[in-house]
Amino acid sequence: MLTGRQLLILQVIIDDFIQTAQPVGSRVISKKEDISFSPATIRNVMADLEDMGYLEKTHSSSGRVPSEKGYRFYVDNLLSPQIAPDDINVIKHVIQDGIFEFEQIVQKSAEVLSDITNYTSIILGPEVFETKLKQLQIVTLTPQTAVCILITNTGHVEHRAFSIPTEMSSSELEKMVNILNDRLQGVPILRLPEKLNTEVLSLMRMYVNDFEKSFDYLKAAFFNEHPVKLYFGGKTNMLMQPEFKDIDKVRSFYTMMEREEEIADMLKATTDGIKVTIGHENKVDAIKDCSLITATYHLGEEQMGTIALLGPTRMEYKKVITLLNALSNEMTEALYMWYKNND
Amino acid sequence: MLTGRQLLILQVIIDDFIQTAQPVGSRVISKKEDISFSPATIRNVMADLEDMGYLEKTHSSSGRVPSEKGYRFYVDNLLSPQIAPDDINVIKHVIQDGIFEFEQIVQKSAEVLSDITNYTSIILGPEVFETKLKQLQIVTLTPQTAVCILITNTGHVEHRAFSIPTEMSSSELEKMVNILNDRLQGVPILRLPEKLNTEVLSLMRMYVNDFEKSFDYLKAAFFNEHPVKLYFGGKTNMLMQPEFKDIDKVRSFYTMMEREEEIADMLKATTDGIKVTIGHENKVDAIKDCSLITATYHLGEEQMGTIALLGPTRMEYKKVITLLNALSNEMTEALYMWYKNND
DNA sequence: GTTAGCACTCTCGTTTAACGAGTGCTAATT
DNA sequence: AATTAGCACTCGTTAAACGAGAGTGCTAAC
Repeated sequence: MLTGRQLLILQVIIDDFIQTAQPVGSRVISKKEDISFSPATIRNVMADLEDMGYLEKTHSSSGRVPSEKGYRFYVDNLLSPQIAPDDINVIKHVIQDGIFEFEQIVQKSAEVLSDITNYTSIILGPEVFETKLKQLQIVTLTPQTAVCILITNTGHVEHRAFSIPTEMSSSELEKMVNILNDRLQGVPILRLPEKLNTEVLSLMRMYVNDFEKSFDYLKAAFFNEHPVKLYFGGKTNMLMQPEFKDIDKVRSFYTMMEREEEIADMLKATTDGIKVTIGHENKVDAIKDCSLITATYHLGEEQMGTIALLGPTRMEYKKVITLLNALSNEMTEALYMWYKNND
Repeated sequence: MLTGRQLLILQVIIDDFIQTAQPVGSRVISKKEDISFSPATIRNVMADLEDMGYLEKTHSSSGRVPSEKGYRFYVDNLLSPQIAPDDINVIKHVIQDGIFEFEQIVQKSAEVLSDITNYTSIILGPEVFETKLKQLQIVTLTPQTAVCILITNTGHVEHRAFSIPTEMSSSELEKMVNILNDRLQGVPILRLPEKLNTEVLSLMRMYVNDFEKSFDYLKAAFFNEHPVKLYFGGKTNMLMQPEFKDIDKVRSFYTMMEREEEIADMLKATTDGIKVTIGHENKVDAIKDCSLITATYHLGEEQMGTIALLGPTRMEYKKVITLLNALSNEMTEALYMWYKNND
């Protein structure tokens, strides 16, 4: 257990380091407003904190730097949740300002988030799977090719072109679309393949001649790959951080940022609420000296997606957590508004 | 005018430097297979080439490095166009391998191009304006909101959600869509706004009650912003180039890469055929030590888009030019196939 | 318990020296 | 007359040496 003085000094050190990125020495601390001890006293305290593992030295006679354990303690115990500042109004404004598509909201949110914080933001888009099919349309481009369009109740549109088997007439095609719409409207996207195989398959076999080949095309076109959508903001912000001054780190960081599946998996694994993952707590090597802060957004009880901020371990945790909290709420609300309208 | 020997040595120097990224000295050259002069002779020639501005020294007693003028001469006169290697088969394969959407072809091309070359590729998507409207659909999500979907003859799909004026009934909406489709099918996207204002406006006023407000919505939804699409490949490849070892260059480079309009303008300005822009020939500051190689792809006589490769001035011009040539042809052909089918 | 004082440690920037790669010039060679 | 060998010279790179500065840990005094 830490004494009050230890807590105070730990907090001051971390706050200072977060701002300056420089090891902080006893002299600097003694000059702070709310500190009334001499440098020597502070040195003693710092030595204790180091023994306990909350602080580190970069070399034997340098100032102290927070260890990961220190950061962990800091976010767990030393963060007085503060009422968020103007930034939250900015967020509100962006989210509600005459945007009609959820995708746009998400993209804008990612941008705003990175602009405000100067870190890199990643948002895991709302799971398409959870949304329901509103309508399915096939538009023929030529006798051989057509584009299939799938509209969800959220206003999301997916499309894929495919080629029509030569044996199939256009009336046949139309019949097929009708059956599909009749049977599949309102079905969650996630269930589509299953539903397609059970109910619809037999029906089609009955009414549509030679449907099988085009059916395959359709299935291949839509259900093979359903990549989760990631929205990024401020990808270059990391370059501005002093901890990324050497090129090798930059390389490995950006190489990682291109492995979207990996990132998506990481974000999917997040549980409810705000979660802070510091340094080596991260499983991914390339961000072992970064912190990842995630929050989720919801529809009702159900978790729909994840918002994340990625920065150096020396992050402005207080600001960022408040902000993420706010954004999470705003997005949840925006999502709710959507679904209220679009059942 | 350069003598044969000067030509030979200039070529060898540039070739070597392109490979090693190190200033090349007289000794190294004398060791090359097709060189039969002593280092001293070569030094004399190099001094001449330097006087003429084709070579530079990084400092007074270093080996020589090609100047921009040197590179310019190299690409203009020293590049024996060579038959392309296996890479071209890779390209062919990627482009023709069961892809049905032109966008996909473009995206894949960008990726392949950067993978093969280890540079950054940028492709300016086919101008949406040139394509024609195939069909227009409006799907209502709720009584208040709908999503408008626009399908072009190329299989390209655009969509935008908008809100329905409360006064408008669904039958009214349907009537509107019918009129729009009736009048606008086959019209080039570029002409839509104009056509909308002339022919369709009066017609709508006649048949649809209270159409004006939703008309505004529609127009706003579709025709405000029509950003040109850029496709990137290998954005991180630049980090691997030794000339990008200092972080400031990296910063300014990636900051530039985010200004998509600027890049688009740059690529739009390209004329027909392959064009090489070396170093300071580039207007954009952040790539004053890069070379940009562009090629165009076509539909019939008409230029549709631009393929570009961005790398350090020390680029493998020969390989890259051959490759870009091939890709340009492949894309033109693919585009032609598209349009042949999708008039 | 706190603090002043001091010796000690380590980094950082500067200086110095040695080394090596490469040049330019001159004189000898072909 | 062209080519080349030889040599002095230049400059970047690396390593070692050094002083200054920041900060610590410890001891002794308050």
